[in-house]
Amino acid sequence: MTFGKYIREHREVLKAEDRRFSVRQVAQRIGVEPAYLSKIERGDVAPPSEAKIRALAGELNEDVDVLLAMAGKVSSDLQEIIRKRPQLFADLIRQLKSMQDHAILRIARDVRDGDW
Amino acid sequence: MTFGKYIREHREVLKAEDRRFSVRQVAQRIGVEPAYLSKIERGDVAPPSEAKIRALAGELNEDVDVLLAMAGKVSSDLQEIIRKRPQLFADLIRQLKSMQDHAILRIARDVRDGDW
DNA sequence: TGTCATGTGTACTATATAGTACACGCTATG
DNA sequence: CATAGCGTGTACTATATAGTACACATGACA
Repeated sequence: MTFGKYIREHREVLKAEDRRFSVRQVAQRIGVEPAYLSKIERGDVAPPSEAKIRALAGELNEDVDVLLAMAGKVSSDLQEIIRKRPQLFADLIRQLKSMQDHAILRIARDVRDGDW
Repeated sequence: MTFGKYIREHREVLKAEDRRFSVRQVAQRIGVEPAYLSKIERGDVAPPSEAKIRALAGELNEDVDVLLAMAGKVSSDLQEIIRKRPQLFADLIRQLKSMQDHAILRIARDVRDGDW
């Protein structure tokens, strides 16, 4: 699934219930030209900037990190966290590459619960 | 410490022992114009692309992730790992943001040793 | 003392990124 | 049945990124 198709599908679902989710109105709310959003949804141009993707995620009630990933990007706040301690995070992330989801989830949970 | 100054300092150390570490010769080995490397080291232009930074890291025997971080970048292989499972990694990394180094190191070690 | 390598200033350049502006034809509806 | 809103085609544009090309003055050294 491409970024554009995903956005179009999810916007269309909302539009069926509420006509404020037309290309034109969503475009206006996220601060771009309607023609540009149309082209994005059809894959005619590359996905927009992180800022516009964030606005779109808010508008369509989607997960920002997932949308950014589909756009081939990684959230700038995550990049900043990594850049502050590059060796530590680089090592850990490469270790986790081959781990299954549940193991990663468990680590996140243990960290959150203060089991460290 | 900026990217450029760091490179210059470390290259100068090597140059003191081995004149093959002049701006011109290093530039040639990493595949850029000498004037460009000179400008990079003096901060006259932005740091180079990830590919050139990797070549420079190899040449100067420096950690790629550290150099990329100083250049304001995150290794593309790490970005790809995150993009494949954005929610999982985004959550975990944000959890780890406030953790001390030793805790993150310990997680990496436990994962490596298969304690999961 | 000549020449060779060195570092750097100046001027360009190609490509990618991130959009805008406007006009057009369609269609739904009040 | 007019008109308001809709999606989209075409043509531009500004800024950033990632460098190249060449000339010049300097300093080492054989």
